[in-house]
Amino acid sequence: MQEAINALIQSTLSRMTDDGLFPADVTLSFKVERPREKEHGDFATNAALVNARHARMKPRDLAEKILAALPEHQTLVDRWEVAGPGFINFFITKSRLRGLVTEIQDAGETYGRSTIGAGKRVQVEFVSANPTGPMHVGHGRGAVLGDALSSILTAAGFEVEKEYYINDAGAQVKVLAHSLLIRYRALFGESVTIPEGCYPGDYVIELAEVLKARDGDRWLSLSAQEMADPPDELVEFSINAMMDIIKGDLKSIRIEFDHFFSEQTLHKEGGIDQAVQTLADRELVYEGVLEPPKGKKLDDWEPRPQTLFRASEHGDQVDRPLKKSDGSYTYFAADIAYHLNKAQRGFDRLINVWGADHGGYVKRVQVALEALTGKKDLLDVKLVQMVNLTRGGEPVKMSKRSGTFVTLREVIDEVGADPIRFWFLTRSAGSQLDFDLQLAVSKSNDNPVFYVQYAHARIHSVWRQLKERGIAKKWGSLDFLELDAEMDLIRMLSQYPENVESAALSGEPHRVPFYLLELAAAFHAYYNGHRILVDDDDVRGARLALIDAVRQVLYNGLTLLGVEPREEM
RNA sequence: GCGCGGUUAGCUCAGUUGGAUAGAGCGUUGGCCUCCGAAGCCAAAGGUCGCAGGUUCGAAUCCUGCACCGCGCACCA
Repeated sequence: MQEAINALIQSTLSRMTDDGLFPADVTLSFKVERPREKEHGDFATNAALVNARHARMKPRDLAEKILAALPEHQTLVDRWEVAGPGFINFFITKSRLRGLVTEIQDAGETYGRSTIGAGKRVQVEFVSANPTGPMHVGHGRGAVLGDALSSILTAAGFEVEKEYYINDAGAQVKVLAHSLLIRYRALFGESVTIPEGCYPGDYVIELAEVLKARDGDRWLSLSAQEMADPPDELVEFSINAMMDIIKGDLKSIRIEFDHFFSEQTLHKEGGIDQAVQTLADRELVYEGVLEPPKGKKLDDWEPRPQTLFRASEHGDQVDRPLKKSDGSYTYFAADIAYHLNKAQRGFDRLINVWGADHGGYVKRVQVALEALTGKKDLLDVKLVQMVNLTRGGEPVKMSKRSGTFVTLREVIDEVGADPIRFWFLTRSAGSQLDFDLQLAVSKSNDNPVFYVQYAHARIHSVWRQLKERGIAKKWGSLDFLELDAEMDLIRMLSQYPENVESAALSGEPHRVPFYLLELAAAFHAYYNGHRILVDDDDVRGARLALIDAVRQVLYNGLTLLGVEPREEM
């Protein structure tokens, strides 16, 4: 509908240009949008406002002229008018609106999908939590966001690959293996103390149990020295066992990845050497000493000669180290290599979902990637702000299981995946998020996921009612949809594809849950005000078709978000 | 000190990329079940869109400055 009106105005304007109303050399811009106020029609254009100066007329006068020049279009537009400072409002015919119900029913699960992505390849990297502990709630937000964004992009016609980057190279994974070995000894009855720097969480015991079950007492003879610097086999084991836990956490919140990428492979296969060499070839690498940051107190600062990347020449604040003073690569060097690797895999676009605490990292990676590939804006980073977890308003911080933050698993066990997913997605990534455990399980309007699921369940309840009464579930002629409330509901339905599309293009999944809340509200209002199962076969048949279309859109939207479209509450 | 994010109703948050009288939920007040699920609906009250300038037909939205809150700021990951 929107496209049709767009085309209508476009052709009218160009005809007016031919008639000499506008100078031939100016391009006439305008927008067709949905007015906020219902009284302003289904669509409105600002064509007269924007182009008034080209015609050297007052906006309203130009609007009248455009209106007069618009062709008859009675199947689509019922009436149009000039309003306000010079808007032209369009009112869609009832018959066109009714037709949408059938369109939705015919499209089924494909309603809301589009081809706007044109098959472009997008990689979304998210979670990428270190394999040294279970996922905590903060990871969960990024996880849900990345997952929903991927689904939305897919629905919009992009070809999406979801990837998890495993930081499995560095000292931290040795520490994990060390921690595991200590718990391992404890399993054999030894009394142990957990050394400073090791991971204290209870999950390490789970890992140790897996090792014991596999290898028995095989590792008991390791010396303290060997435990602190465990053999590769044990480090590998620790990482894999930890990743199994993380994958389990992800699964419990309905997330699966297409690909896991190991940082180790970059070290082993020379990817980092290559990336750094490429930068060096472009004369962006030098040996130097960084200045201490201003305004931040650093007691133990000492100048150190390092291999540096000239990030500051490309808009970063300072140059960034590629190698530590002992000559080994920094995490940053590996990350450059990783992103170069992504670029070489031929993606048209890269999206990273990162926690806000990594915000200071964005620029340097973008700068490095641009230096390596020559492509600007290849990498888009979505920063997800912090999650404040509360229970009944009181802050919840500690977890026995992880030793630090509350784990995602604990929260899922307590409230379930649906409330978490929906709640996390109903906030824009840029704002901090409060999540209350008590609220998440409440079955009321406080808890938006129930509100939407309830609307969906209510429709299924009508189906059940049909069965009970022995009435056939048959759609009737839509001509019997007459009420304003019914037209309003159809208008809501018509907006679903636009919302998916704009969520995809803007990278803002929260638009979809907000839309679903509005649709659910429109449905609840209709349902409360009007009976579906009336005696009149015609009216009943039409209304059944209407709510079936509503059901379909609720189903599609919830599924898109990874939230279960429940048929009963 | 610098960078990023935020500031909209008592609270939690949207605001269609610059449009018309700024919205929703909760909370408050008052209504609606002999009838398909009241886990719902209807109505009312509630606003200096952090502050001050600027850009233009038009600003919560864009620009500049300021204030406050969060995150980050040399070898960690």
